[in-house]
Amino acid sequence: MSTTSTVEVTTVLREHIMSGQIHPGEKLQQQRLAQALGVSRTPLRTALANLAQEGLLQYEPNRGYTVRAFKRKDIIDGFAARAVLEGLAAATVARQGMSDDALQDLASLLTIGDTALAKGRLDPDDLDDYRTMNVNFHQRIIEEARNSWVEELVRHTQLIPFASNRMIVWQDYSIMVRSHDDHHRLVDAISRRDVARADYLLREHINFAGDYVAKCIEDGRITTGFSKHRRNIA
Amino acid sequence: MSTTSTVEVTTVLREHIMSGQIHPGEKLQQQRLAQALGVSRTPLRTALANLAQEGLLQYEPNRGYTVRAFKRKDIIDGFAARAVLEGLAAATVARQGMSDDALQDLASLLTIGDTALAKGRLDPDDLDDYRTMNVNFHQRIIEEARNSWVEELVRHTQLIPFASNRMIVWQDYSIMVRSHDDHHRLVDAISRRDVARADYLLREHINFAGDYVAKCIEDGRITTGFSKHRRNIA
DNA sequence: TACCAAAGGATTGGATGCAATCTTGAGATA
DNA sequence: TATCTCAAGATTGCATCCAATCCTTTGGTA
Repeated sequence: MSTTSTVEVTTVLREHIMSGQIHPGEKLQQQRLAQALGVSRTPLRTALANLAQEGLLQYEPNRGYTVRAFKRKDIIDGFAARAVLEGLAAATVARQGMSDDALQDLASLLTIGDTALAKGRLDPDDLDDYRTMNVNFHQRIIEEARNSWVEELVRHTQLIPFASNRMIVWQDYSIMVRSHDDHHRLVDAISRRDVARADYLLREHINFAGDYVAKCIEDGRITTGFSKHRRNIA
Repeated sequence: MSTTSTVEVTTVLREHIMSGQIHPGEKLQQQRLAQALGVSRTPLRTALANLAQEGLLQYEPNRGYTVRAFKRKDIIDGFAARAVLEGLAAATVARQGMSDDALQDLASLLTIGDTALAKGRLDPDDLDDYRTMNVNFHQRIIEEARNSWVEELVRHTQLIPFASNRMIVWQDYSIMVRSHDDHHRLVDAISRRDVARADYLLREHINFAGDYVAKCIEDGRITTGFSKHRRNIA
């Protein structure tokens, strides 16, 4: 396993920012951070530059890097962009037709979701399974579309602390059931090569998720780093 | 005007890559490049990291940076992604309603286009005006949507050598007339708050541009750096 | 001939020192 | 008191040096 300390530092820092261990708005001092991470300033500076380019940090020449504080609107807007991009992916897959591999993968992901929801109520033990399934489901469709830009751009929209697929989790059983039903319908639509329905099913699916997250922010169940409470995910 | 040599080097290198002065696939040697640019390897390496993050360079640990060679499909896919994103922007503006400023700006951009096309034939002297107008027109609509992600993601899709709005130019008068007619219809649709038509007018507008560029690549009028001829824009 | 191994040079990655810029705070002035 | 000035400390940016990794080439072996 050959890697460089720059990429390790980049990964670690990204994780710290995404999880909120480093707070939005915080200034990152190179000397201090480098020492804390056990490297010199050189690889750290490269990592900072990378994360700034990813949009997680803000950079001002001669003044250094600060953690970007996403506003509520940034998060909503991210979902809107993701919705049309993933809609494009679904439409593309429907038009091209799915490979057998993809169909099989999606079918087994659907089953995992069905199983997690089978109890008729929300069991916290099943949440991790469901969330992982959800991430993989969306990822699998994007991969199958084989549009490198959609892949890249969607990954980019996921780089928002507390708003990525990996962090967000439904907190209401009935919403999860409906959401997973969307997954079933989506696979059906794609299988039938129904481009239009595949497109709008996935767009609606993600737009609704955006509305839900917006509501959570409103209620204070999620904070973006700027609201007064300064709490993380409830 | 305070800036750092890192950002200057980044800008210069980006320009060199976008314009094809540095060829796709080419390996970038740090020592040599730094000397050529008159800086040390430190700011150069930061610039290289930035450009790699932007997608213009490919990086392999311990092996350095090479200029990314976009394949034909990458370019087509870029237009597909841009189409849905700009469609979202147009739809958003139509839904929100345009500010007076925006309406005025767009109207005067339309006039510039009308003027450039008024001769009834294609005058090379007017091409620059038209191209600039076209870039500003699209940019203005995106700005007016005020969705930071769309802005950012579209900028990203434009970072393809020879395929950005700034480089591409129609070479057929009748196509330009039709394309500019799209602009007129788009402003009309947005003014009437017709979300659906604004959306699909801009999508079609860009998808067609993508088809056109694809055809140009096919004909060898544009090369992506991988085709045998290794020519630039004709 | 084809393949493998090791040594030497070449290239990239990281640490350190110094210069340039910014920030802070004490003192002066209105 | 509020504001401005400027100097000292702090922080970032850049150049250089050394270490780690890669690449090439030469020689050997099956």
